[in-house]
Amino acid sequence: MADLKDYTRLTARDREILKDVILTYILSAEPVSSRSVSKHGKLGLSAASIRNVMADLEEWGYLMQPHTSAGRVPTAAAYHLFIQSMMETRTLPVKERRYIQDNLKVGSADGDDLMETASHLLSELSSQVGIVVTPAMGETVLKAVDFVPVAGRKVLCVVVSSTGFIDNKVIETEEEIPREELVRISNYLTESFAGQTLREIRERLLRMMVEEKAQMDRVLALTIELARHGFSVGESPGVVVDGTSTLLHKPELSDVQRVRRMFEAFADKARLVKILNQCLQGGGVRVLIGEDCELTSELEFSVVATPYGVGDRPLGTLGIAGPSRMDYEKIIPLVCFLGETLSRALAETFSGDPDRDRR
Amino acid sequence: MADLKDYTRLTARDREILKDVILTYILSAEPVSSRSVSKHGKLGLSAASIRNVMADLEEWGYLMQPHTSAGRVPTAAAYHLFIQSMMETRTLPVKERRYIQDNLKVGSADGDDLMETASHLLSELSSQVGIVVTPAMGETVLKAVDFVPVAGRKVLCVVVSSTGFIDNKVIETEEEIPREELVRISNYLTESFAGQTLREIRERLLRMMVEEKAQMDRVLALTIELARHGFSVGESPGVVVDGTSTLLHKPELSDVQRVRRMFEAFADKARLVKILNQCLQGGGVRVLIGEDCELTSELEFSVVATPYGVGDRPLGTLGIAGPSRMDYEKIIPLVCFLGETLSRALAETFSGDPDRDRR
DNA sequence: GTTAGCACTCTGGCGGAGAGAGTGCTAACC
DNA sequence: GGTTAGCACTCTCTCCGCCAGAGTGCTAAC
Repeated sequence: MADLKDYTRLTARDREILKDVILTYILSAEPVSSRSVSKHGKLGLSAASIRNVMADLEEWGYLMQPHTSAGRVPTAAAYHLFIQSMMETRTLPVKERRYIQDNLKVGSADGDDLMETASHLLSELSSQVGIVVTPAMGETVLKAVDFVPVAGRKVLCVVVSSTGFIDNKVIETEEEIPREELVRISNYLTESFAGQTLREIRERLLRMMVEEKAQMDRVLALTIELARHGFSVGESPGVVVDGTSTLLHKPELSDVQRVRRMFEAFADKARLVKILNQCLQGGGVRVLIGEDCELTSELEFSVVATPYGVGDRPLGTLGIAGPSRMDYEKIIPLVCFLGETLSRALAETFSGDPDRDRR
Repeated sequence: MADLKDYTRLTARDREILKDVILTYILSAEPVSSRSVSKHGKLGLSAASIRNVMADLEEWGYLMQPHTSAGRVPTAAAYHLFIQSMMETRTLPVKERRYIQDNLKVGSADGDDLMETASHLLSELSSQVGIVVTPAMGETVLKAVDFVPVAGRKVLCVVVSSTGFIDNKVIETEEEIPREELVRISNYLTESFAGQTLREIRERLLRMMVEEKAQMDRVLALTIELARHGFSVGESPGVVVDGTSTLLHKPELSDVQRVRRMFEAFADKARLVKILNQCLQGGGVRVLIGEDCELTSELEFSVVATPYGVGDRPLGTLGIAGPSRMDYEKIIPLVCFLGETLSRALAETFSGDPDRDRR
């Protein structure tokens, strides 16, 4: 394959034909012939002329043939070009916007519910695999903490973040602590630490322990013990994957071998996080296609992802993954809108949000 | 196919040969020939003699041929017979017992963690799909309840069951309730209702509301409002499925069509619950093979399941599912042991359990 | 610059041949 | 009478050649 031709040097006709090939291929999943472009395209050229152009486009790296005498298939470069400068960025239909907003209502949902709903919406509306990278709990901002005695020395610790994430954790204390004392400790910790991230809190506690070691009374020692355990939650972000079974309907995955590699890829959460988080910087929707990264090229896959967060504080990424042949014109606005909606939902969750309608 | 021959009328040799066919088939996934039985079996008969017996076994409904001139494959009836009276019920190797016990330790895990771990263990140790039907929250026994103010009129309600299940729920109250009052209400509800199932509590609250409607003061009204919302949790049981991707390695699922039907079946949680709960009554391990039920016969599948619970109170079922050709000798003890271990873990969770070692 | 025409190439389906596996039956053997 | 060797038969699977169909590339004419 020759070097990629600078796309600005493509003539209007070249672009028109390339676009047609891409759109047709996205629909049909089969190599596109010159004849079909000639028939169905708008520029009334014969198949032979189209062929000339298509041969050029192949030479320039935008198309390829599975074999001689087959039609042509877009390359990753073609998709990139398409997305960057040929696509009509339709906005998402009102119906789908509504649907998303109705489902991502804050209501009585906690953060994890929202994550799952978002992942499911992504998958459902794109017919691809939906992926949401959830925030590492340690990076979330504390809203409230609460300790509940459950049995003997066991205490349930509930940590609530301002974005609606709730973490439960059972800890076992040195001695049995009476209920009233736990209440006092809960109040104290909530009042002192609300508004800071769990990581910051952990660090502050550590410093406190060192500095005040000498003059710590029993209650303070207890408090610190509880807090240390309670706040030591998930360093690493989680991943919510939904709709892997949509893959089984795609014609490009008709042999079990590929399906298997695919499923294995989606099971490797750590790797998914890494890839999705490439999209964290910069904001806006990013698209990885084929050769852009190790995983996607191995599997001939694409990833469309965008960060979400509260204010200018990024919390995670969400997006979809699937065979490179996907309806970018629809999916990009979808991912974009979902990112915005989820961000808004998280911001509202426990902000008091007085203007929300009563149910 | 003739009627199933009463299995007690099979001669020792018939049984020996049938057993050999089953064991070989479980290993190889390929129709078993008379020759291989003759060679590898212990009773030193020629292939021709074996053939005679195998023809009988086919006539009686224990074997079948995919086509003439293929070897033979066990039927569901054969598996049943095998399980019922030919299998050596090995106990689970100590190593695996240990592994299960180590992973199902109560420690700081809550009920849902245990469910997930159990499902994963089932899948991992059997190389089949692991399934756990979790208790409907309404059927669990209350250990403690706690309300935490999070923002404005929003209150987080935490319900803890004695078996370690924790349910979080955000509710929006009519008016803002001060923290101290929430604490008092939490204490009151925990003291009055601990030890009863959530369903019972809901019913009692309803009665209280009707009876005392007239003379209810503000606090009691608040309490009841909170309790009603807080205790109105999941009527229906959930399902935790793990290891569906192991299916992709099975030779019987080499075409995507079947894989798809399979995945669709495992996605239909309601149906799974229904099937698994057929195993609820009676206790002990139950095995459904092929024609035993609609789903398994459609997919040529088997289900090995057992109930778990605390005391004589069943809480749910757990088990594995996979192609009928599976290593029952190993899987049945596995499911059995996991049921026992999970039951024990749930019983210990918040019982105070003073004899457990410190971590 | 465009296009009709044609030779060329590659795929996919179909059918026949042949090997291989396994059976069922029969006749001989112990 | 049970057991087994031998053999014919059947069915699958694979390989191969053939052919139609689809699509291309090239050339020559418009």
